[in-house]
Amino acid sequence: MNQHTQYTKGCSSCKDKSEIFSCLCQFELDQIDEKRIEVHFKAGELIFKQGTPNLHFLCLTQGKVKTYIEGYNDKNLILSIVKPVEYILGPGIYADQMHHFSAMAIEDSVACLVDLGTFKSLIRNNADFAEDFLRKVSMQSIYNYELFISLTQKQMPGRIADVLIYLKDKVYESNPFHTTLSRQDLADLSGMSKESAIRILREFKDEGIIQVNGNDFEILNVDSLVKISQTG
Amino acid sequence: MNQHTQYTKGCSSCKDKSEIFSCLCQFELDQIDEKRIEVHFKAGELIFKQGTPNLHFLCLTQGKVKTYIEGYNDKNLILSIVKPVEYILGPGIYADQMHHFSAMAIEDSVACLVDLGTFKSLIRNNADFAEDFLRKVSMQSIYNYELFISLTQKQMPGRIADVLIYLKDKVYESNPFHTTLSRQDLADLSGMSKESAIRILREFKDEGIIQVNGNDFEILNVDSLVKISQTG
DNA sequence: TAGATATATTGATATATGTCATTATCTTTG
DNA sequence: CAAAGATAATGACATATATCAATATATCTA
Repeated sequence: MNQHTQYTKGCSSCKDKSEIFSCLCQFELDQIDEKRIEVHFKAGELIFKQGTPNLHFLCLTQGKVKTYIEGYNDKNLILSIVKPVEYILGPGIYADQMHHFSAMAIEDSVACLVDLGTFKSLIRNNADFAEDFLRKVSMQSIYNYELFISLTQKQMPGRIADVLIYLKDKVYESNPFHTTLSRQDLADLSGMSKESAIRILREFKDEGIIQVNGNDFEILNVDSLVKISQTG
Repeated sequence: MNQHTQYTKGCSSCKDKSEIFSCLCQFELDQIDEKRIEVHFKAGELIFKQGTPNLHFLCLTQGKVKTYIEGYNDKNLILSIVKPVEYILGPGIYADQMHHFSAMAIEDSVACLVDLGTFKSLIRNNADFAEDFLRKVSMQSIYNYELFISLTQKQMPGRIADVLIYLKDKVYESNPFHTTLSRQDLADLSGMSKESAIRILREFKDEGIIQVNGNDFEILNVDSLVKISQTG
């Protein structure tokens, strides 16, 4: 069986794991199931690229994905790290049908591609689903505002602190955590050069705030990190 | 008559000026009209403040308003300049019912405050309106991505160029344009200190790219400004 | 396993940008 | 109109951050 079109369970099983389908009835889930393609991505593989047509609504069921804006001079800005079960849905869907950021697997991942028409018709016909979606978009928007402040008003230690807290609380949800993100990725999350990111990590390490060993991180002094985040 | 509760025409007249009500029928417009309070703000007056409860959906019918995030150390980041007829609607509505940015009139302005319940029920019951709203939120989101890149990857000349182009094309829609924004506001739009903003403006002036006289701006060489915007 | 390639680390240096102090200009107000 | 207050402009200086170059370490591959 071709691994790129390998079908597993249905959307019902994802419903148990994720809240994003909670307000869909069995009929609606079947609708999605019907037009669904399951795709496997290896770590490092591009899932979709900024500037290309946005034809699917994408749902991540396994692995982790970074979404990032490709800016100038080959510099990227990572917007978020997505984990299962969460959808990856850009603003292009309701605007110009284009991708406005790129998505890349940072671990071996599995995603379901669903026809956009199905998604849009669900939004139109199920007010609960639409409201849930608006809630999700809103949360994302609030997070973006925090990101704005972090990136434009904090200096490097504050930004790295924010990234470490984000990884601990939102991405890996554990304290000693292992990441597959490179140092360049950490820099792209905090809007600085990789050399600067490395330097700040070393400072935190020297001050006993964190423990770093390759890609294994442990935050030893959370309070201190929160303080650094707040004082910029 | 108290100027703070002075009622004029109905929403129908706004419908003619703005696309945001285009998919509402007369009955729905009447629904809004019924729960609508028209408020006048003088230039410089705060319309709502970040951190306070978000209880209304606000529609600007006259004047201009800046929306801005209040960050650390009394530094603000201006998100957008809103002009009539456009609504000002934060993500708090579908999240925590809080304002996540502040809004201040930068010209004498008139805004309609509408009950949020009415707005939400329109979203639930009129799929076209919901889709239109999603379109609007999406456009905002796309603009935010551009803002991210401008603020985090461009240096000062590129950021000031972006602001000038934004004011010319999106806010005042004319080339010699007069603004009521202060130099501090221009700095808050481009994420830098007001001294730096002033310096860059002077450089542009010395290079013959713009003409500045107090708050009167004219972009003499648009191509040059676009180039500066793109090269960072 | 060795060589090759990518990634991480460190130091030296250049530069973009913020801060502070001072003066100039505009705006308000009694 | 003059005084006072706000806003704008400029220069000198400090510093955060990027860049470049060199080395170290890890990872892949033949």
